[in-house]
Amino acid sequence: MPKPLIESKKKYHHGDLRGQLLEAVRQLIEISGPDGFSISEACRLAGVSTAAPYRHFADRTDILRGVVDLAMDRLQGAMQAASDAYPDDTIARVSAIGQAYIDFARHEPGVFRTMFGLTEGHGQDEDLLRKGQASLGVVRRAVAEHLGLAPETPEAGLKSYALWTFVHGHSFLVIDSKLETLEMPVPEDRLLDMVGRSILGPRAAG
Amino acid sequence: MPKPLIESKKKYHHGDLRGQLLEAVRQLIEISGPDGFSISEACRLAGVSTAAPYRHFADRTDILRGVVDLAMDRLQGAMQAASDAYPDDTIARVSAIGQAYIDFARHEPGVFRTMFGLTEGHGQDEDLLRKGQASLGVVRRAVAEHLGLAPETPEAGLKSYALWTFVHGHSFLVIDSKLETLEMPVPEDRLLDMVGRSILGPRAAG
DNA sequence: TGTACATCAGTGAACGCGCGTTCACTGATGTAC
DNA sequence: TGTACATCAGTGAACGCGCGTTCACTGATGTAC
Repeated sequence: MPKPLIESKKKYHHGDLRGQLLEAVRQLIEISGPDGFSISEACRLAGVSTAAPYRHFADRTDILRGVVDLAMDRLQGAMQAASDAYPDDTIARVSAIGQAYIDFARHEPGVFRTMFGLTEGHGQDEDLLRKGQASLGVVRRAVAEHLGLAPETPEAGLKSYALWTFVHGHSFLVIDSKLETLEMPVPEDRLLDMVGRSILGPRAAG
Repeated sequence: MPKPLIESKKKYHHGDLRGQLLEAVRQLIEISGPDGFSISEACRLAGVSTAAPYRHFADRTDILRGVVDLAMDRLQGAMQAASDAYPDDTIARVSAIGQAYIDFARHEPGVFRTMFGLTEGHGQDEDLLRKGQASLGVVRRAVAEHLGLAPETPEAGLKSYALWTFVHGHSFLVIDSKLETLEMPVPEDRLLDMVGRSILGPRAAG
C-alpha cells in the first residue's frame, strides 16, 4: 500500500486526522490560549467538518489532554537531552536542565500554560501527573549525583524541588512578560548558575 | 443624607454597583477562572440588568483589570504586613513575606492566576505593572537590609528576584495542585527557610 | 481473483445555548435660581 | 422652601455571533470466503 507521491487534494479519509487536529489545536493554543481555542477553528485548519473530531476525541477537554500529553513528552525529552549534554559537570548539568525548561516555556508559552492549567476532572489525569513526575525525576537524578546521594534521599528531593520551583516561577514570569519592566540585573544563565550553586552547595567528594 | 437602616429591597439606584460588580466577578473568577466568568452572571449576582455594567466599565477586559487592580493592593498589603511583623530577624522577615505571597495564592487561586495572566492589550497596563514592581520592592528592601546594602544594589536585585521567582513558582504548583502527587519532603515553612538561607547567605555585620 | 459485507472515518445540516454589547428608554438625584 | 431642569445610573428587549455537540447519512477500506 505505497503512498502516492502526490496526494490527491481532497480525500474522504484523512489519513492522520487525530495527529493533525492535535497540531492545529497546539497552534491555536499558542495564539488564543487554552480557553480561546475552538474545535470549529481547529477543524477549519485541518480542512474537516466540525463533527469529524468526535471520531477521535470524546470532547473538547479530551483534545486538550491530547495536546498536553504530547507536550509533556517533548518537555521531558528536552530536559533529558540537556542533562545528557553535561556528563561531567553536575552544576552545569542542573543549569542546562533548567535552561531547557525555560526555553520550552518561552517557545511554547500557550502550551506551557495549558500543561499546568488542567485541573482535576478537567483534563488532568493519572497519566499526565506521572509524566510530570518523570520530568522532575530528571532534575532529581542530577541533583542526587551532585550531592553524592541516592535520588530517593529527602535532601535530593528537597533541593530538586526548590530548583524546579525556581525555574518554574521564572518561566511563568518570562512568558507573562513581567520582566521587561522588572529590571533583570544579570543575564539568565548567570541567574541560573547563581541559584544552582546556592541551593546545591559544594560538590560531594567522590 | 443618612442611609436608611433597613434598605428597601429594590432601589433603582444601586449605591455601589461598581464595587459590587468587582466583588461578584472576583467570586466568579475563583469558580470558573478569568476566561470562565461572564458579565451576565456577574449581573445576576449583583441583581442588575446586563447593560448596567457599561455605566462603570468600558468592556469585559476593563472589569478584569479592575479586579486585578484591587487584588494587587491586597497582595502588597499582605506582604508589607508580613514584613513589618519581623523587624529584627531578616531571614524570618523574608520567609514571612514569601509565606504571605503563597497564602494569597492559596486563598485566591483564581484571582492570583488572573493577575499574572493579563497580557498587553488585554487588560495589562502601566498601573498594574507599577503595582507589581511595588510588591517586589517589599522583598527587595528586606533582602537589602539583610545584606547590609542599599535596595538599588544589583546584588539585592538579583537575590530578591531569585527569591520571588522561587515563591512564585511554588505558588503556582500549589494552586495547580501538582504537589499531592509530588511528594513534598518537608513542610512549607522549612522549605522557605532553607531556600531563604541558601540564597541570602549569612547576615551582614552591622 | 472476485464479491459481499461489516466497519470505519468522514460529511453537512441542524440544535439550543449563553454570551457581549447596543439601544431607546425611564426613574432618581443634585443643583441653580 | 419650591420648582425646573440637567445629569446620572439604571432597565429590558433585542441583535448577531460562534460555539460544542448530535444526527442520519455516505464514501472508502479491510476481510472472509
